Amino acid sequence: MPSSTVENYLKQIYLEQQKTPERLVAMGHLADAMGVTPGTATTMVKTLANSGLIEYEPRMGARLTDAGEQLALHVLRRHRIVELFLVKTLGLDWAEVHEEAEALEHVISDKVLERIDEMLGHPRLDPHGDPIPTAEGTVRSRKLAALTNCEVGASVRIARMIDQGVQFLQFADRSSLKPGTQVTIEELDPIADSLTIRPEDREPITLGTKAASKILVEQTNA
Amino acid sequence: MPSSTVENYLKQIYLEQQKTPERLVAMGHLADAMGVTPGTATTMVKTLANSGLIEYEPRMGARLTDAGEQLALHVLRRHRIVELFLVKTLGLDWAEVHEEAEALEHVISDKVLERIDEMLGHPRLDPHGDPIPTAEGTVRSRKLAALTNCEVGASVRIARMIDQGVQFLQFADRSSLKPGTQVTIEELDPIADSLTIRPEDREPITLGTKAASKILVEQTNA
DNA sequence: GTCTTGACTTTGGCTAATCAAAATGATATC
DNA sequence: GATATCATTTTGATTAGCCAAAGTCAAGAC
Repeated sequence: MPSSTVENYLKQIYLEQQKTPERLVAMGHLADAMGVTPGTATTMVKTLANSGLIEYEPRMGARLTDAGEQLALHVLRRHRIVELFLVKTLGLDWAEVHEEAEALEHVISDKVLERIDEMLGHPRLDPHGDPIPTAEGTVRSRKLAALTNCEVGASVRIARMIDQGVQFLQFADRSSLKPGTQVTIEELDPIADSLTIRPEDREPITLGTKAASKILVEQTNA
Repeated sequence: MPSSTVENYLKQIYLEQQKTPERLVAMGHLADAMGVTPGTATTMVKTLANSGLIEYEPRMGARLTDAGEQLALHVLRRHRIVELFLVKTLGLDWAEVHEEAEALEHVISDKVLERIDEMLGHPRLDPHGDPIPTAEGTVRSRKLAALTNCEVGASVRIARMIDQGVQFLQFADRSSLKPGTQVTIEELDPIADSLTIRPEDREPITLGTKAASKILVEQTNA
């Protein structure tokens, strides 16, 4: 049974890898993400490599092996199901569930997890629109566009929040920008570095492109 | 924030203390209960004493301070609410929830706990009939009799299971001996060291006194 | 009163995870 | 090609918890 620490490293390597699949995960990034010093990350990564969970090329970076990816996906599955449970069943705010799930993901047994999964109706997405890996360790990924890549006049549906910080999510919530919400791209102003969108039946909202790039959407036929 | 280990030691000292309130908790018992060697228990107990959570008299034993008891009660509250949640909301078997709760009790946040508590309607008892301490750290204890102390012919209600081992609970479940069940004491045979009871509307069951002493009941006016 | 016994405590050592700071290596600069 | 820079790795220490085994003590047996 891997320790919580090992699970967290694997999860983090997986997430970094998703961001830049072409590159190995750098020790610096990993150390930052884990909130430890670079030396600590190097040491841990060597241990994980010895366990066959990652491949490590000194001074280059690390990459998950299949075994490591399976473990990472199981952690992620627990994390995301727990998040959804906290929002749907217990009614917590979507901005605060990440922290909670961070702790619970390491202690929830398979049995409890599958009960919750069942109770929630085998969901495919967590509250932020992130895909929930299956118990068998596969992810059904969708091809989504960033809000910044949409054309003016397009009607799209919010699908996934990349920035899951408390601040950002609270802002998004106040602006009704949740996965599922239908929005129209009203205006794109390259000079002002901003983008104006209008959620269904509500006032338009203007965002900087930095924030807008953190919101993924899917094309709709509406 | 106390570690899981510290929480477990405090909880265990509390439980030992409940069994024999007149005596200090012996290191041997504590070590057994915690599944560690005696030397480990001694060392840990000295640490806890330095933190002001217990009083420790070398070669005599240990006792919780008020601060330690508060902590122990909070752990116990989490444990028992989680157990009830697992049974009532997720439908797990009452024989298996102890293990699960053992892990969850250390990572459930106050916020999540209070949501669950609310969802369950602020219960006072867990599935085994153990009292759930309040958030303020008080326990409402009941005066209960062991099944072995009842008179023949008496009608009583099962109130609490002292033995919470998987085997015992599964047996009790098969025999419909759960808290709330009304039973009549049919026969008490000191020679055979046994006791026969009849749950409402069911066949009589004969138990050894050892097992019967692990079941607490309350007098009813029925 | 000495001795044995059994519980308890102490000692020395281990592992996982961490940090600080020194050493190393690759890259970009001139 | 020599050098400055910055990420990375190494080294030496620390902390929490644990074990094994040696040492200590109190109590009852003789």
